[in-house]
Amino acid sequence: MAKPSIGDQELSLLQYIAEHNNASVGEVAAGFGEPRGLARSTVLTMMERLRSKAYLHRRQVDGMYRYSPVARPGEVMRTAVGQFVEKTLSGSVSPFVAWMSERADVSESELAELEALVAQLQSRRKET
Amino acid sequence: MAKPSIGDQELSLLQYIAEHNNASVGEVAAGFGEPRGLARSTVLTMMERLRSKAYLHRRQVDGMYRYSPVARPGEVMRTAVGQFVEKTLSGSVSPFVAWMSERADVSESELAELEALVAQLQSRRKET
DNA sequence: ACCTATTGACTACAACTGTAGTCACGGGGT
DNA sequence: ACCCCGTGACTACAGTTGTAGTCAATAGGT
Repeated sequence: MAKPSIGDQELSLLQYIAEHNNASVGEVAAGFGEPRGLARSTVLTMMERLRSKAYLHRRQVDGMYRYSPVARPGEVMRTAVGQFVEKTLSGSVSPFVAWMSERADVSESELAELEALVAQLQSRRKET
Repeated sequence: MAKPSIGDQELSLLQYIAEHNNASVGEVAAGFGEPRGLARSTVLTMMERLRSKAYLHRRQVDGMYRYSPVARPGEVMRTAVGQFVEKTLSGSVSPFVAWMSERADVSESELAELEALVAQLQSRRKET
């Protein structure tokens, strides 16, 4: 079953839930919805949509539901990135690189990640 | 005037037109639409939508319209990437890096781009 | 026992996107 | 004079997404 598509806001929400595992609707509404001015029902709707798309799972605890991502954290993000690169960038990573290189603020840790990535790709290349 | 949003397919189309500058609807329908099984009217509709969103410009040549992107090539892509990172990844590039590192095929030129990017970021970091 | 806040389910709706049909017009060929 | 084809404009429509209101049930406080 190929994963159904996911909207931007939905993805943010999913990420939030991944970071706050086993959250209830109330908690998510408070922590995610309120700062963004979203009504509780909006958050609930989105969470249920994510559940119906099999991105979230819920179980009843103490008389109410607690939600958690079906996939490992990070998994969904990677899927989303892949989808984006394929569909939008037609498979090319160049626009991403171009954008990065113009970006003002790249944190130290991000740079470190990139360095590690390049190192990894270089070594992988040698093997093959 | 902040740019209106743009769909994935629209973006692909825009990119195609950027690559085939001053194309007519017929040409785009043949080169972009047909391989994807899109009707001519679909292509036309999308092009006109892009025009109404000010991503495309057209002028009449030889009794018919020829379209070209308003922004420099690559510009739109960068915007799209920025939008994606902001909205979907909540500003973090880590998911992108994670995805890259799992990706099977990274071409030599892509790797070179990444290397150049890292080098650039490193030198920029020193200045500041 | 009663009022109130929390939780869930359901319904609604507008914008945006992907997709296409249809119609009218003008030019060329025959 | 007529028909076909490319071109453009307009209309349509369903699915997705973002957003929210409302209602019923339940739990907790007083």
